[in-house]
Amino acid sequence: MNVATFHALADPQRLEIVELLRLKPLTVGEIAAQLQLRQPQTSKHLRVLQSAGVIEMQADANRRICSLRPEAFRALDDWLTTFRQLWEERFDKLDGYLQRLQDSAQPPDQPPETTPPPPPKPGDPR
Amino acid sequence: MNVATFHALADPQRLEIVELLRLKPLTVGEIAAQLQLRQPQTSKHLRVLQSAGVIEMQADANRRICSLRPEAFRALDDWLTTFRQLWEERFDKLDGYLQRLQDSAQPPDQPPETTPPPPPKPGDPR
DNA sequence: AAGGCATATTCTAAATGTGGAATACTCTAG
DNA sequence: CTAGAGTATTCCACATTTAGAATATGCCTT
Repeated sequence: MNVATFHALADPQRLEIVELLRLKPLTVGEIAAQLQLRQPQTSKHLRVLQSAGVIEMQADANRRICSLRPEAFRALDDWLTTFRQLWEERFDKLDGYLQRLQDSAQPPDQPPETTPPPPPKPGDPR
Repeated sequence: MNVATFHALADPQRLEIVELLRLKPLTVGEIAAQLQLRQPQTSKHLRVLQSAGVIEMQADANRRICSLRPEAFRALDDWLTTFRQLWEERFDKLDGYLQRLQDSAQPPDQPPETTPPPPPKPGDPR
């Protein structure tokens, strides 16, 4: 996962910009107006978001239309997936269970069993 | 979505810590050793992660066992969900979610300036 | 070409974040 | 109580970031 993505989103105003663009693409001026930001500041924030690959800007005459880049959010989602077992362990196992069930049309010999043995004590010398 | 979460993850070493803890909870010293960090620096990074709610620390004698907080990642996932339409075709259950989100995302504390997205009106008196 | 609009860049000062080193705190063992 | 391990805090120097103001650049219309 790219740190730049998190850094780009780690600013209140940039986060607002992103959430605003979720609705639809906007020009720099529209973003500045909606969020009550000054134009130069808005441009700077957009540059950071663009460098991080969070948004892209398409030229239209003398304006720039800003829109979100799906890739950035997909990457975030993929990264999050590697943590998903933190809160979906049961579903994860169940999912695998159902997957194999569908695949072979035969229940595996090991039912979905929650196996959460507490962290083993790191030994106790002496 | 909380900016603090993004800020906490917007540092290379903190991101490494988080990805390390994905495997299993570790003590401060173990984290420092694995990532070749100095202990004070590690403590500082952990404090940021804890303040952001990304990790939690459980006291065990004079050591602290650090582990990821599922809530933080679930919140991230929920937030990401509001962008999921960017790259997914189907909006099954997502549809209602987005609807309510848009509905409550704009509190009526704005004067008659709430002109969201309609096309630019050609006629503009004054 | 001139004027006007939309956007980008530069400069500066203030604020914030980071690593290093030294040190303080806390718990356990004896 | 003393020693030591594990962790937290403080102070300082340095780099990065940010807002603001002024200004520059690019594009369209007349």
